[in-house]
Amino acid sequence: MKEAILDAAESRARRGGYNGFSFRDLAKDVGIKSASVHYHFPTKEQLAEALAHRYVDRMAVYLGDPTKLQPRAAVKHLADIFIKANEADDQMCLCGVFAAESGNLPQRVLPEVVVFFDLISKWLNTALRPAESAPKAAEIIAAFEGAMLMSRVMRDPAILRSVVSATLKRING
Amino acid sequence: MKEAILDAAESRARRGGYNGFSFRDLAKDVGIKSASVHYHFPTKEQLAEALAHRYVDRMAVYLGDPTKLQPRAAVKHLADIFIKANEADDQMCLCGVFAAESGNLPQRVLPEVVVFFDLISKWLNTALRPAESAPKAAEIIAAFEGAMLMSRVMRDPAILRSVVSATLKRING
DNA sequence: GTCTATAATTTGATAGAC
DNA sequence: GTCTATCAAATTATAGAC
Repeated sequence: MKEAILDAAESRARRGGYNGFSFRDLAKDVGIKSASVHYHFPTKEQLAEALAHRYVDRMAVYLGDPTKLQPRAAVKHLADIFIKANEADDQMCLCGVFAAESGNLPQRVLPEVVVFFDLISKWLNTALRPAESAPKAAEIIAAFEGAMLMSRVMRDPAILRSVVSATLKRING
Repeated sequence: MKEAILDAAESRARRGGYNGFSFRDLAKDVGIKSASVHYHFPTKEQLAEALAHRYVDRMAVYLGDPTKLQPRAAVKHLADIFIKANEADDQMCLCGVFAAESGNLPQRVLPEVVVFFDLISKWLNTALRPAESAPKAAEIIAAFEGAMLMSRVMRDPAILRSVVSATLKRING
């Protein structure tokens, strides 16, 4: 049930942000009452913290060992998970949404978001084996985050795909 | 006073999103009561609509005639306004934030956000005089939006500057 | 235009029964 | 673990005086 609540929260947060869902929304989604949601997550801040933490963990598992991928394959691997969520469910990256709302996010959530971007940045920089000509990891991640934003609001999946494709062309190997 | 309310709303929205501020917040910011804010903007939806609309208008004026700028100068011109807001006040692009929250935005606001991205896209594509090798406008805008997101949350203005710099290097002329 | 006062609803959260 | 019941606070919004 704890996982089901997080699933519902993630789905809603990735569409409408942290302030875009309530305990009652989640309760309805999973078929219990809001008081029962509080049993699993006493406060909304704790829920969001757990949400971001799980997101980071899942991403770390998905990414895997960066030394086992060629640069282009690594960028493609990262892009694929974003494309999938974007096209299947109109979802942004959870931490991208939280970053957009960062000025109004509870204290304990923000550090998790920072950890997320640190994780991907280091993973990508390892995979890219930083060369003179290679784009920096942050540039690639920024392009993907912005592209998810735009693809969804413009209702045009081609934007994200186009950004991914253009990024891949810039990678050697 | 109407403008002062919009100023306060924009400042708050660009930091914490649409659901991140209340009429009482704005009232305190401008030194009146929340009931008086409702006199100027009957509903929050109308306020947000006016906010996005003003943002689009201001951007159109700022951008000016795209045929009078060389491609690189145009991209730099667009980037400058984002860099300024990002570094001076930790602000995202208003429409970038709204796009991130799009799943929870009132109906009449979303179209304004779409208009914003259409406006910049067309302006940029005109300025770039689309060549075989030129990046598409959407790719550049996406990179900037994502970079603002990351710069702020990572507390590192260098990210946005680095993305802008890398983007400029890809432009001919 | 701004105020006081207040309505109506939503929200995060708690107490206690089962 | 989940429920009913409820609370306190916040939020959007309105009515009517000045």
